[in-house]
Amino acid sequence: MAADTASVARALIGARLIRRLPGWEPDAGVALAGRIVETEAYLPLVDPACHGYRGPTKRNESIFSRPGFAYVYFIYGNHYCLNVTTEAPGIGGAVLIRAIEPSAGIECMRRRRGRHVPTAALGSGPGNLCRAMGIDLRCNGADFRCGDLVIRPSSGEPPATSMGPRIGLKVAARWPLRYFDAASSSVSPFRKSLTRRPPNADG
DNA sequence: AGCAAGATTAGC
DNA sequence: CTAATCTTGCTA
Repeated sequence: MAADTASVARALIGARLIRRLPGWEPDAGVALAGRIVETEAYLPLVDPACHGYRGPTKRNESIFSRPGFAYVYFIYGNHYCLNVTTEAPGIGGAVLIRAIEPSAGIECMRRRRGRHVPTAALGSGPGNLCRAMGIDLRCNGADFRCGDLVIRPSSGEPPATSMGPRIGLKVAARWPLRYFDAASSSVSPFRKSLTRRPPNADG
């Protein structure tokens, strides 16, 4: 997981995100999982859209920790967003997980998100996937290699990955640092437009 | 102490 | 396209 941030964002497509619901949650102990199908890179030092760009604060502290840990923040009064840290201690950089395709614990996710939400939509969007998996500030700083929030690198063939501009930013939005699996129905159609292949992508 | 902005989402 | 919703961080 220690590699440059854009590479990590790309490599995370197809990886498995596994969440073991902790004791205080409904359905405690149940394992939820999904395949990561959309990510965004937030680069160290040079990226004005990265939360680390203006230096450490109480809120963004964990983005400066070290590679492979969770940086979770609360936004717009309603939503949590989950990031994977990517850079050496003291350097702020991370990958935002924007969408997963649910693969286990689907009924638990539906209970959290809403009775009539289609499976493909359960983990579509950074706030939605956190809601579906019970991820909040208590996950901030968690180690992705062990514990209740784990990422398992994809085994087997890497999926076809596309790239495009980032979403929802006022600065540096056009940097092509969003990666996604265009074949996944958990990535909404408008996010699939304006895409190119990543420089080293195969089919 | 006040204020503006924000890596979003659901609903018209 | 717009409102909702509230925490954080900056400015005075």
